[in-house]
Amino acid sequence: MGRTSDAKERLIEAVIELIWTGSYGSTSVDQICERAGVKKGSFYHFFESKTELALAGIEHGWSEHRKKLDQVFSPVVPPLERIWQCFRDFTLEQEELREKHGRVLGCPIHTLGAEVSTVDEKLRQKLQDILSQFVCYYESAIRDAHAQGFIQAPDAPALARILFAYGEGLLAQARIWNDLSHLNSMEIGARLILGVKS
Amino acid sequence: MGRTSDAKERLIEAVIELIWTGSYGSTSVDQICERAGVKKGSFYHFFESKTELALAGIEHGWSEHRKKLDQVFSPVVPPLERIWQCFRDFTLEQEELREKHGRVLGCPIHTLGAEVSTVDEKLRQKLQDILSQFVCYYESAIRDAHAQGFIQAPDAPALARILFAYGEGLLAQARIWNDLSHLNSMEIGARLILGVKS
DNA sequence: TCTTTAATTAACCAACTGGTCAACTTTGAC
DNA sequence: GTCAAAGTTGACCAGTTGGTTAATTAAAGA
Repeated sequence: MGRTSDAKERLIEAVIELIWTGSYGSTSVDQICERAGVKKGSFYHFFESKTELALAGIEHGWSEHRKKLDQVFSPVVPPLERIWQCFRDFTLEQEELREKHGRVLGCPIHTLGAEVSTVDEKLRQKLQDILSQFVCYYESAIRDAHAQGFIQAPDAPALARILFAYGEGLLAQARIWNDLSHLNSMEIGARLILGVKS
Repeated sequence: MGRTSDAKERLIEAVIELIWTGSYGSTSVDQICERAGVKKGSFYHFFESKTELALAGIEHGWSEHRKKLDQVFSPVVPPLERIWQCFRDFTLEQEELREKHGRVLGCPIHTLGAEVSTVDEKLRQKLQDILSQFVCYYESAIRDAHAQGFIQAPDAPALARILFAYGEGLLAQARIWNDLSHLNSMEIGARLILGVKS
């Protein structure tokens, strides 16, 4: 009952894009509204604050991305293959984004996390939570690879964090250098970390 | 000739601290001035803009840090030992910062780079330049370690970038989680990347 | 001592910040 | 057709943003 609208969805899409292509601090409510084609009054009809919209945007983006990850990290796929495919997908996505925005953007969660973690505790908490979930994918793949004798990794959680740090580090490098070629060594480095022969 | 002052230095110190403990976007000129005990008019007497002050602050911080790095990466020191010592110093510095500010802060250059590289090209360029210089330290240590038979690393620049991505990734992780224990695996991961037995 | 040069200051600016509000319009359900 | 719930709108707010200016003050060098 009552009027319907997709303004909420438009705001969520707009905030993700603006933060990703810029930063949290450089993204204003007015900008978000303009991009979404929504008046500010409507913004505050749907969201309590800028932080709250960012939270919703992050959550939405992650729940979309999880679908892909669940496929890539399907237990049916050989464990190391899951990781290589994940990296290929990262690279592919970054190429598409670069095509679209004329710039290398990197990982939105990690970039945003580094920016706001000292500034907005609520956002920090959410981003840490999502990144922790992401590490789980690595972790189970590593555990499976160990169990199936592909690698020697008795401490899967620790190795997963190392792999995660490396991957996010490379994505940040690509963003800062604005150069996709930095992602070429993704698998090479991961093989070193996991102790797999190239 | 003319009046003298250390206001410029105070501004430079203030901007580094504020960006490090917060972010570029969350740091205002008024805030910087207050912290430095300098009126805004004086700010713009010494610096053309907020960007220009940030540039000066970054440059100053880096030239200070380089002194330590030059000692740690002295060719006299065994090559792998340079890297382990560098990591120990990172951890030590982060512990001190945490003591002082009640929070894990991570690497200011990398954090700032991720934030502003899509927003301020001049800053991005500078940060990329500094980070490139930093990679040189890893690179020469790796080259030496290879030459002296400690590791097998025919492509030193590539391996240096991988090691760098990992290190910065871990520091970012520590900042986002606000947890220094993430740095414990620094050397472990680096040994895997470099192919050195633990 | 006097001049030149550099630093300080407070008042000021327009644009923008995140956020509010009351009046108004549209809609689905009965 | 009515009516209440939900969405829209534009005007409005106080505070802050990065930045400017002209007058003032201090000091180093001659």
